[in-house]
Amino acid sequence: MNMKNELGRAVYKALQRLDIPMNDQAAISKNAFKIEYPENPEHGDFSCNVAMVFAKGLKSAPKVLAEKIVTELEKDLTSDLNFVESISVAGLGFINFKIKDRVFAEKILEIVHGGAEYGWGNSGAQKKVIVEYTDPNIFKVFHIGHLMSNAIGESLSRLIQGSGSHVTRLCYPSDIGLHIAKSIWAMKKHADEIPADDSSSHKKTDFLGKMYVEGTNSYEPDNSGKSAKSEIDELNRVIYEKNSAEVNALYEKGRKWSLEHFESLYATLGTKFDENIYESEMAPQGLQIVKSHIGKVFQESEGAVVFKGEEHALHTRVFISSQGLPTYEAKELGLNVTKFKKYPDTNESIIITANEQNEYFKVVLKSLSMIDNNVASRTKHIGHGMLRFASGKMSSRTGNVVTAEALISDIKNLVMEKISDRDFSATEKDEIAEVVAIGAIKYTILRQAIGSDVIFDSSASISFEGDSGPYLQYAAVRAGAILEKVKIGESKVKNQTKTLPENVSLLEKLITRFPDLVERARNEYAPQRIANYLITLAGAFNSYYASNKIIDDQDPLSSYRINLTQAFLTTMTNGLWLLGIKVPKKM
RNA sequence: GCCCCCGUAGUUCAAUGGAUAGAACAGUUCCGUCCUAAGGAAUAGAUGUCAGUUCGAUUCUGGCCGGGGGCACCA
Repeated sequence: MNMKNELGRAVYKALQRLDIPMNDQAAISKNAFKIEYPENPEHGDFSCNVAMVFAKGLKSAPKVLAEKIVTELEKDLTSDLNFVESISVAGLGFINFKIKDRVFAEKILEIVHGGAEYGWGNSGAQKKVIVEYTDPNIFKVFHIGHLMSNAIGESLSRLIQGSGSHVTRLCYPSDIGLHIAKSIWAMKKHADEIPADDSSSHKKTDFLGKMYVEGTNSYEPDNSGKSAKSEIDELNRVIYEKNSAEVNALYEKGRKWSLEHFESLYATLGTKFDENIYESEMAPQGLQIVKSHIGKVFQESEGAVVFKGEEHALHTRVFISSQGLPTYEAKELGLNVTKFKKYPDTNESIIITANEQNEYFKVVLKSLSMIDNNVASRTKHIGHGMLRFASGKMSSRTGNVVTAEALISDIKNLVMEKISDRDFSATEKDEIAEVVAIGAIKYTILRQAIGSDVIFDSSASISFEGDSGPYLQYAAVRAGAILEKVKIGESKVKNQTKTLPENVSLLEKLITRFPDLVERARNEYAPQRIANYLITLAGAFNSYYASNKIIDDQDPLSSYRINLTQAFLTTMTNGLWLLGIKVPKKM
């Protein structure tokens, strides 16, 4: 039973019985009135604004109308609304519902009985969704921007799975373009310094990173005005045409190193892509799509093929360069059409990138809508903010870049320090530190709305207290430790007859809201809703823990409290899973 | 110049057109015989500005001020 839906239905029926004219059909169908969770617990467990919405049309005072509706609703207290304790009118005309405490307590037992699947819905059942995210560039470092895209994309994927849909995770690595020519140009210059294939991953990616920076610097004129621009541009063509064995070998080497490095990072971060689609593979198709729509969608201009965005209140972008090469825009078209060819029954295709590409995507998707509206109308771009430090925007071009690896290792060291005096083995410490570090980083990214920048404080450290990932993990570990104790110790307490409490706390109420929240977070593409909820939930549990002894042979309520602890742990574990955060065994 | 996004406690972030705008950090206090103190309890502190729409605006509209991003062959 979903209490929120039941209440909505009851209010709707009451309106009908009262013969309240609902002539504004549009408003009704769009849920003109809402059943909400009031922020202030004194306002009950649910509230409804229906009287305020309809008062004006009926030329009645909201409070008077509210009283009428309440009188009508009270007739249901012994039938449909038998889970409701009382209904009252408050404030300007809100109708507040107080639910019987016993109902919450019983729900907790139901949740425990239901097992580990608590929270997953089926509103998205039968739907197939593609999520594309992370999109790193081979030969370039995997930086914290990619980490951000990964954290957000993974969490959205899980939210969509949590609503019952099938998700395909796609990654679109860039494996072609000027950035690679720059790197290979420098590699040729430093041929004798190239690490062996069996060197450490760190050594190889470090080398590639340096080559990219050197190539980029050499591309720009130095003090005397000289640059390697023409050499690198020529090399770019050679790479594209694949007609030099030497260059091909360097390309394949760097590509392999990069992709191996990415795979190991995905494993650490907890992402498993179903497929990589490479940018180079999209070039022929992109080119073909654009060429076949010249005159209709695109037009030639200054030797290039462009889309005139101004006609659609956007800006103009080049899709085929004057050299006849497809730009990123053309390849993007190829990619999105390819997605629907490979996964034909897709209902929704989501692309996660940094928000500096927001305008770019508007142009590309507009042109796509004129080519294949079936694809375009199901494709959605979501732009995320940048990860910023006090020093400003990071750049992989100048080498002033924070790699994902470096950030993870820095945070991991902080955790190591914190647990140095704990009685864990070295292996355990390492595992814990990694899980906690990833949790801290992901939480920092996911706690706020997706579009805006995430600011790391100047000391580049992450707090492990309060509003943080480790705070959530700690609450879960604590609950787990208690349940472990019950299992190890005598099961006397567990087997006692089930006595339910007279009054329930905020903890029970929050736990029962979880499925509703998952659905909402999914519909709004808003992982921060989950993050926010979990902080409140953890606080409620910690508070409960501080004022109640859970395992107590003498207390008949102990059995209930253990069940409550289990329900909390399931909810917290599943909530953290939605954020892509694991719960360590100890910490 | 044109287009897009954003201005909320000292700081970093929340808030479904709704009731007394929530947290956390930093500040000031308190809690250690008791299941993990990475914890709990208390306290103080905010909607850039001027209009408009609305029964009701942090939320919607417009102006101003301030910040960020984008705008032709990079990805």
